[in-house]
Amino acid sequence: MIDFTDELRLHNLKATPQRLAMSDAMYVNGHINIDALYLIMLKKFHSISLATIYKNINLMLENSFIQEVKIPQDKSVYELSKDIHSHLVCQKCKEVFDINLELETVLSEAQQQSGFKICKTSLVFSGICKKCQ
Amino acid sequence: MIDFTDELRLHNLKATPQRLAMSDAMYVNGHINIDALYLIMLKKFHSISLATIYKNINLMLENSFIQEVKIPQDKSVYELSKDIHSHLVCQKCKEVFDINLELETVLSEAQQQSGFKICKTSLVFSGICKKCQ
DNA sequence: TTATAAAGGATAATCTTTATCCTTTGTTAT
DNA sequence: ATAACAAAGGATAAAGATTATCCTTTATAA
Ligand SMILES: [Mn+2]
Ligand SMILES: [Mn+2]
Ligand SMILES: [Zn+2]
Ligand SMILES: [Zn+2]
Repeated sequence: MIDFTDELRLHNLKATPQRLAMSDAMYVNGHINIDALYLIMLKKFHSISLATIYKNINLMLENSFIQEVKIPQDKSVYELSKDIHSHLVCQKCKEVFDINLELETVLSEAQQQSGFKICKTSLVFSGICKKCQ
Repeated sequence: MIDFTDELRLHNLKATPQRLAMSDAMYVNGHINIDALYLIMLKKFHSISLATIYKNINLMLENSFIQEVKIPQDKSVYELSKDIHSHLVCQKCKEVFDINLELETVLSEAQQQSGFKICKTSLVFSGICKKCQ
């Protein structure tokens, strides 16, 4: 059970017990959606308000402590900020995996073709994971 | 003003005036969200119900007549189904652009690393478009 | 034409997310 | 350690988004 007190403060977020537990849940689960997170939090905080979950998710996003990943035909999941990476989502078990891919070639090709100044890449593959096939 | 009657029927969708207008709106605008689509539809159908928009969007998605594109930190947009492609979204003017990119190298690398059977790729770049910079 | 399943409109119901208000608490400075 | 205070939590209302229901209308095929 890692202590996220300093990490939260680095992102200008008070280190409340609720936020520490949310951080831990994301650390343990990797990628988690609002409903699953709420269920986990209820085990530790019998009377936590769903509003607290939403308020903290939004503040953590604004302060870049966490990132949102939009999943095709499913709910968004959230994860602790880390080095830039891409995602794989299994259509069967719904699990989301990280993957590091070399995208510089594709990115510069996209900038060249379009004239865009690109500052963010969101790449999500959908399929069937190793266990599920 | 293209006639989408046959195209709708090919996807097992009755060609109603409302659906033809929705198809046309997506054809003309390229990528459009629910609210913008509703506003456009209201001009042609003074008393169209928002429920009709939702019901048709969902049926069109189920029958693969249209596709949903999830936009980071923004609402989803919808577009007529066409050849597989990637997207660029301008963070300033919010416009969404199509782009064709060679992703086979990245895709096979992802499959190899992860052991996934990948059947869908969703790639969205965010940045500033040519006009806005 | 006619028959009929499906679609549209109106509206209620059901999520989902945010706002409000008051109490509690984490943090900083004594 | 204590006090001060802005910020956070909980309860709940409000607002927003999406879906369900019910009845009328219509697109399609016989
Ligand atoms: Mn991730
Ligand atoms: Mn497109
Ligand atoms: Zn799986
Ligand atoms: Zn722009």
